[in-house]
Amino acid sequence: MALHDPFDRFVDEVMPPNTDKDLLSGFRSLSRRINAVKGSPALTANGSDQIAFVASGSTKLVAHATRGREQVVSFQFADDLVLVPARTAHAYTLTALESGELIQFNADPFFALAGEQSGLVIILMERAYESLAHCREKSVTLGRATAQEKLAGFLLNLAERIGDRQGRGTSMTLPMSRRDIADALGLSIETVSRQFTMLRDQRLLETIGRSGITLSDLRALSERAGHLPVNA
Amino acid sequence: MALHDPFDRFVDEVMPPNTDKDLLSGFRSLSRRINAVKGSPALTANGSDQIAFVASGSTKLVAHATRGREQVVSFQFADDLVLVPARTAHAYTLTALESGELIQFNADPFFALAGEQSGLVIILMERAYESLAHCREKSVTLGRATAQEKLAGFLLNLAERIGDRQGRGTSMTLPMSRRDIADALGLSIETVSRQFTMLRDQRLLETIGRSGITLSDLRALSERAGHLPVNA
DNA sequence: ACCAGCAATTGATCCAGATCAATGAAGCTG
DNA sequence: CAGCTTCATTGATCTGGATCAATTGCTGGT
Repeated sequence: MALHDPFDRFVDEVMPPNTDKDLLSGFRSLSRRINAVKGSPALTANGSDQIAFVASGSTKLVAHATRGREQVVSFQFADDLVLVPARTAHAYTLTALESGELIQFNADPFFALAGEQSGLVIILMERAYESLAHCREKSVTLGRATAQEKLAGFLLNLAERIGDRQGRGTSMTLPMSRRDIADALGLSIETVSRQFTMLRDQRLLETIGRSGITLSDLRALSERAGHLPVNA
Repeated sequence: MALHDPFDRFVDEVMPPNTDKDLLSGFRSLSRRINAVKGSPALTANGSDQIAFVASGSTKLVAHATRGREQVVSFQFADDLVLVPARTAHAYTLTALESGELIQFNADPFFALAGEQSGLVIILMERAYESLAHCREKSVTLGRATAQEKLAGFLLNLAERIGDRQGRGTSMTLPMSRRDIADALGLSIETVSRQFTMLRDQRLLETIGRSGITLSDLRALSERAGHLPVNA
């Protein structure tokens, strides 16, 4: 069940059940609550890395390089934890796709405090490795794939996170625009749109309005994505 | 200074200085030593995630999808720690670029044991976030850039890790082939080669034989990479 | 020091996806 | 619920990088 207070939700979702009260209040005082408004930047790391917990809504982590085009590095949904890196070769911004509430921490004091409870550090480490695994899969997709493979892979990935399984398909409501998808896959909007059309023509998915989508045959779509068969 | 025994090197490089003797011997008994031979696969995760520490030599983490082409996810050099994920949408293999020695662990018991020392978990978490940061930068490069930007970004990245600074340039010995670079950047060998030639013609780098390279002007190369200027 | 074999470069052609351009739907707003 | 704005789709053309095809040049082995 969803808790109303975003910080409580953070505690419930991230912290191990037996966490010390004092530690919790330490985290509470480190935290800052952010009301993220759809479409506008919610958080940019100036100087030091930031941690954000998505209590509700959804966000995109965007990297800015020179020139206009942006690269969407990853999407986050409710209960996701994301590290917004301070400026390196690129500058990163966290932007809300759907309005919601975030809990923000400065990374350094956050990790310092987390160090006091080994169970918590392990959880954070596991989350980090999960993000790393996601990012690697994304690299593979970006580097190797054709437009169709990219889109198919993207949709499958998304379906795992926010889809409702029904039979051998899945349906979901895309919270991001075609532009966001294009920026995430390193494609143009037009190519994304054309690939949607092609997959629709091949009966692999149906679209309802702009954001409703049903993946009709996950198995077949997985083949399109160039993924290895489930039992190799 | 380099320690001779690879496990000692692992301890020296990864473990916090005050680590308990018993814990160390626990890790020693979990560990397996691998003699990695140049060009051949040193490690594939069958069933469960694996951790590898590169005591000497260098490696590439490769993802295999359907069809011939491979995607190099990341390169590792001495003292790097890498998680080789068990099969997900893609299968991963760790392959030696230069012969050397690795220390391998099963990830689950490794993390379980690491949990006994909070200092160690923090170190592992930091390493994970570092890898994540690397991977994200790579995603940005793969997604957004032209061939020239990709190669320039790749070389700069590599220079930070294995280059010898000299004046405003850096020189290094590339341990990987043009094919490896191509597979890492999602380009063909020919395009990589052409970009080398172009950057050479523009006096941004010099090559010595197949693997020697000097980046003559890091600042200018950084512009080519489409990176944000150092002081924005 | 020479040669065999692979790696890298260079050139010619082709094509997937970008870009440019116009039209058609959704979703808001008053 | 009409009109406006933004987003998505579709079409036409262009181009960067892939692919095909020779050379050329390292480098390791004998």
